[in-house]
Amino acid sequence: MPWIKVKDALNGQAGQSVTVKGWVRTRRDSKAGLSFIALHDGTCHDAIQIVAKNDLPNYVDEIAHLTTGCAIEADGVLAESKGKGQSVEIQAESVRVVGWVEDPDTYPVPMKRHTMEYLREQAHLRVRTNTFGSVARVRHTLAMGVHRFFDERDFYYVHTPIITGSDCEGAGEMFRVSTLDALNYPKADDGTPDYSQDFFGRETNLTVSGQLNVETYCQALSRVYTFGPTFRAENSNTSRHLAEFWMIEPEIAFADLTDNAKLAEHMLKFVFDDLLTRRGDDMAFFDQRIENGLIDKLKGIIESDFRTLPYTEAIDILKNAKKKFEFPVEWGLDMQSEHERYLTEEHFKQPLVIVNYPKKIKAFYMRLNDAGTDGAPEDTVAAMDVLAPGIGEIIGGAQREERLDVLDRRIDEMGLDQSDYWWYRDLRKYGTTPHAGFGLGFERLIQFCTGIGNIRDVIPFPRAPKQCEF
RNA sequence: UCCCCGAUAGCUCAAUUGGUAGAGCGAGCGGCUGUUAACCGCUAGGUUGUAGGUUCGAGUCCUACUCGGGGAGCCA
Repeated sequence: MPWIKVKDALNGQAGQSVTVKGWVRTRRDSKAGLSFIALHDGTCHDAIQIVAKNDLPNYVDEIAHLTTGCAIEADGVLAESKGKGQSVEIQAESVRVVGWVEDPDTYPVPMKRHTMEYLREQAHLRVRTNTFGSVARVRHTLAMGVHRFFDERDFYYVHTPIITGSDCEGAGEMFRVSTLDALNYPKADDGTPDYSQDFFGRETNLTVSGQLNVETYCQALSRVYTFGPTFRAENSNTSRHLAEFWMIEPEIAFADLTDNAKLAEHMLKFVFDDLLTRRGDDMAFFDQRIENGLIDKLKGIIESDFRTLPYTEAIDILKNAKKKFEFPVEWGLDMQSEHERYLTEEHFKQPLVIVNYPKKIKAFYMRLNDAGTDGAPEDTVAAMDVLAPGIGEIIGGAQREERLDVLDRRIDEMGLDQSDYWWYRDLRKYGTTPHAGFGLGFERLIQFCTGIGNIRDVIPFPRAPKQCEF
């Protein structure tokens, strides 16, 4: 009999002979002489019901003892269900037990309600649950949607390095990469480690961003993006931060901040729509069990235009808000979480693109705006943040400074060393173009699309401070 | 890293002014039923996060630590 996936069995024709393979979700017995086995294999949200009668040779010894988590293969005939709750089921002709659950009493994920915190400690088994199976499928679909979106628009996928020379990436605590003996390392004259004797002959770290590298490819291939792991050694302990996360960073040449914001908007709308189309079963589950109104939220974003709001204007709105804020609102200060939440969750109730931030709170590579842009009292740069209700900053990006003299001035102002950026500066010497890009936190995107509150529950094996099990 | 809260059965929680540990779910066995959040009965299951301290006596009070949650900072 042909082995078919559960998703195909659920859509199959009655009378078809099939084999299915997967894991038992539940077993229910009827003393009328049969058992009902709900079987899932990860190919869709729902399980298929297998009806096993007690005249099967291994019914008493094996089938009647199946528990949640057992791996089985079943042959049988697809039939319209005689019971309610499912349209088709499999009338079993044979059920083979492939793998037992050794001790059902201590099986960590039996068929009962569990907290997300508990399941996080069982990360190797949690994907067997409804919720985490759905998260895994949605994560996959969003990743494929991102690739499809860029591929269809002539973007090239660039694999920027994971290991990087240390001084060229700016902000963010980094994880050191070294083969030196931590207990007995060669020392320089001042007692610090002598990295010239290390593997790469210099100090190296895990990347905190692929942006600087991908800009080089942008200046030859026009439209490029990275999609890879990113590492931050910050001691962040929140529901929105990981030490290892995945980031999508497109970079476009001959483009300005407006083009950049449009790209972000089109990309988000594309992947939302793609997700709703391809994973309706899982999204219905999240809508029902995790965040009521989730699907309408995503549809609303797909159908509406993103709101672009200059930083200067945002500050005015916050200053005039009736709401009392814990932190001060002042032009030139970075917006706090409470301010961003007010704007996106209360005032506008939709995703926002905030643009043109004060120069002094943003990175050196962001393009300096003309004086007085948006009526700002001081210099601004062409930066943008996309804020999503419930998540906060989901995208951060900018038009890049393509003028070498201005870039050098910014490097000096920030106390950085031009020589550390020699190849980045070369891009401005040889055929420079206006260009822009952004970084999208992939896990934050998944959080937004599933309603899952903690970022550690949307990545298979979360890495966070004091957390590197599995 | 800072503020607040928490840790008791496999899981979720209860336990009076400090007085000798309980329930539901899950699991096993039995009963009943084309079942599907099943239902009824019985059974098993505990070094109360770790290390100290106070006390005749600590799940309960004190100190430190570890881990988890909510919020903040950093950001994606």
